[in-house]
Amino acid sequence: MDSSRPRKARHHHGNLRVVLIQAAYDHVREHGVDSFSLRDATREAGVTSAAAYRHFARRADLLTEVVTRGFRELSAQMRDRVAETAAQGEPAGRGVRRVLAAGEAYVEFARSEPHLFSLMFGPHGAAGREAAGAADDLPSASLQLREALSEAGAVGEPAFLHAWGLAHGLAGLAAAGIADPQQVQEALEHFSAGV
Amino acid sequence: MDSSRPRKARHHHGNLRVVLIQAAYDHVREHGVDSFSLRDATREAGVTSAAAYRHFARRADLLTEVVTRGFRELSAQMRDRVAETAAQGEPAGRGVRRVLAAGEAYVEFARSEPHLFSLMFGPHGAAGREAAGAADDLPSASLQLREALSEAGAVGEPAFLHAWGLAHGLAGLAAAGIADPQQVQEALEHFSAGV
DNA sequence: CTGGAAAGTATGCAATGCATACTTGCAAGC
DNA sequence: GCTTGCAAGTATGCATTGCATACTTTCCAG
Repeated sequence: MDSSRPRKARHHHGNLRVVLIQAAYDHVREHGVDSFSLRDATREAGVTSAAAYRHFARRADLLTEVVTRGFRELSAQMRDRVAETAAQGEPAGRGVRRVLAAGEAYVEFARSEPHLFSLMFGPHGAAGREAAGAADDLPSASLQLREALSEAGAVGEPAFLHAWGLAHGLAGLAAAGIADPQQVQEALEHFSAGV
Repeated sequence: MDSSRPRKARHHHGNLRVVLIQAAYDHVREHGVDSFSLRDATREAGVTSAAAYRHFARRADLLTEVVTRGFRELSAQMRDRVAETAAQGEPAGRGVRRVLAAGEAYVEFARSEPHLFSLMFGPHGAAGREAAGAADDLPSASLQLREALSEAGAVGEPAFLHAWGLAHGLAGLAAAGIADPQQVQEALEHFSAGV
């Protein structure tokens, strides 16, 4: 009887690495980095805290993975949002609308995931950004903006950084609760009117 | 002899509150918040760790004070920088130059104090921003921008938030090491050319 | 079948934030 | 000039955390 032993705690979890990343990602999204603890995460996964160190040398390395995932998510959301508006509208203003769409997606990501956003661009995020850069996730995010801008006819680094800086800044102010969505939207439109 | 007893550890420090704030401020500037510990700070001040709790209910409350100080410093630097360029140049472009000056000061602050900057606008900083707002420090910082903009002829919330968002975003990108000073400067000029 | 590496466990250490109970000394009132 | 009350310290302890080291179990390759 009981040929399969589902209740018997297996010594080999077999999936711990991805489970821990998922747990960290979820916790950061909901409560921020600071309160995330390896011990809690491993406890919830049903293993000892030391088991985590078979997969990550330090706590920070696990968080690096979270940051990378965050960038993947951000670029995906920008891509989707830009794609939505790519086919709409008259050809004339199409580029501007794409710029606006990319900026809106960027800001909206920051507002809906303030903890994740501040981890991604905070001091902790440095290693994660490098990893995301190597994996084409961060470039992919900024590429959405760059392509939209060039379609709108605005080319060159200054114009690009102007747009990125604005999106990033409004995102930060929105995530911090300093600016409200309405104001941010108006500021974005004020910008894209000049593109 | 030895009527004054400078070597005898006085039970009443008498100055602990400001000493702790200073220590926290310095540590954050140099090494960031995460590695700041109350125990270290009190040890360095020559008192027991529990003594800190006579002045701050929680560690976070001490950090709130640091954030407030940060905003005071930021607004002072912006004010100075704007004042420098206020009298120069021809009347025609004076307003634009002030906008540029305010933006530059903002970005430069973030670059020279990345840890402090990210504390000020990070999740930790929320309480500190409220305190700074109540003490007129945060409003004073944003006021520099607002006045410069109105002198340049750009009025209205969208224009203001456009400028603030851009300054804030470039500051964040610069502090994170994503954009370099040269690029940031060009982006700022690209913006002020359109004001 | 078997041996060795991969993935876990057990245990311990130093540091931290914070709580509680006791002590010291400055300053205000008589 | 006492004394006495209260603010500002001390002493001590607890739970939690990240991380280290040494041992054990399971899987899988030969």
